[in-house]
Amino acid sequence: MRENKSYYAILGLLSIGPQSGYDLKRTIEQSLGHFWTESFGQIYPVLKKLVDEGLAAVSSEPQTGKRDRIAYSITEAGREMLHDWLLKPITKLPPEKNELLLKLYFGHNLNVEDNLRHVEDFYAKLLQTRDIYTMISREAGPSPHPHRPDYEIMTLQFGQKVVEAIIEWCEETRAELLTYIEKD
Amino acid sequence: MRENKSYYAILGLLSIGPQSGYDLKRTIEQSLGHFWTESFGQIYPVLKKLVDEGLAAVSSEPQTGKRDRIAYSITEAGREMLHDWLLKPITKLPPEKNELLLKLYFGHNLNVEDNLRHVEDFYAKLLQTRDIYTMISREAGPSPHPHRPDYEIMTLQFGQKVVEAIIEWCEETRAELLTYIEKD
DNA sequence: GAGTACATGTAAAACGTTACATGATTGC
DNA sequence: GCAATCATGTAACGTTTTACATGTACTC
Repeated sequence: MRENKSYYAILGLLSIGPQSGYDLKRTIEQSLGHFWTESFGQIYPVLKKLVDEGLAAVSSEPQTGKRDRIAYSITEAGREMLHDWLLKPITKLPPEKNELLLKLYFGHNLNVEDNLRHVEDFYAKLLQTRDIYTMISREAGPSPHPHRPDYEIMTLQFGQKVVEAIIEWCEETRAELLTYIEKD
Repeated sequence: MRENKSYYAILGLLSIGPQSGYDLKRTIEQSLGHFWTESFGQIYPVLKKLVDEGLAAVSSEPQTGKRDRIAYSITEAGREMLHDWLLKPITKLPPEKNELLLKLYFGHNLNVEDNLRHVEDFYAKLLQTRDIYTMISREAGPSPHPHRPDYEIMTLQFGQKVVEAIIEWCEETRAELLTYIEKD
């Protein structure tokens, strides 16, 4: 069983429907974006290997007047490998490298105002992220399969929960830092 | 200005006090652990380069009967570089690759029970993490500098907020998945 | 016709983990 | 004496990003 999870991310998307490499990049940004990324430098080599190993198949539909539309689709063997991986327990918690916390931890090297600025910048980005989540959840209509769990919404709710928590942390930390800033 | 943040993580720790490479590894695990990691394969080469560039200095204090104690300490040039980086705005939000969400997103390929199991496994790990945080925050005495912000506590609180949020998400997601499991 | 977005791909560099090698010291 | 831990370091491997190269199609 392959270790590199890029294979499963791509197989998983192909399990929903055929796509080109270019499509995959955008799909990943739009639907897995808040918990996964892949670059072209990964996508294309992975697609090639998937085809070599019979886990995906490539088909080019002729278009009228346009360049052929290339689409990769998952094979039965691909579905099987995806299924096996999905069943396997999760190996490790995410590495969680957080640049803000790294800077803040060493905050004693700066004055309070500069640390506060970092927190506020971060806060502003989080508010944007929250808005994006809100828009996505509004756009998402009712579940296409009402009798099945809506897994996509669940991953979105994860992002929303975490963002709300960090927003709260920013607000509390900001208030705490403000008490250390000299009033004139 | 160097891009690789390992340099700043190590410089930052050296700004608190001199340490050996081995010490650094443990310090990182213990104090930056919930938002940062470094392996020996990074620490030792970075230390070497820091010394080459005059950003850190190495000193070996002779020990009675023991092997010399090697300690790296930050230089003035090192402090300056650390300071410059600390002032710089944070470039990007963490990449956040989350294996659980990746699996869950493709949950339609599994039955509900198997997805539930993943959530429950994750939940169990989170409860452990929460306990660890609780212990750390109990062990941490009052701030050594009551007139300065306690940045260490702030990073810990970040971790606690996030863990609480994800615990809640697990509980809600679990409940939701249970409604889709056939009762016999 | 010029510029932008579409589309595919490769190469190099950077980043990061793991495994290994080596040897000293401590505790049983 | 043996095992565990301390301590340092390197090499190999795998992952990931970035930059580049190439060409097509659409839109102003």
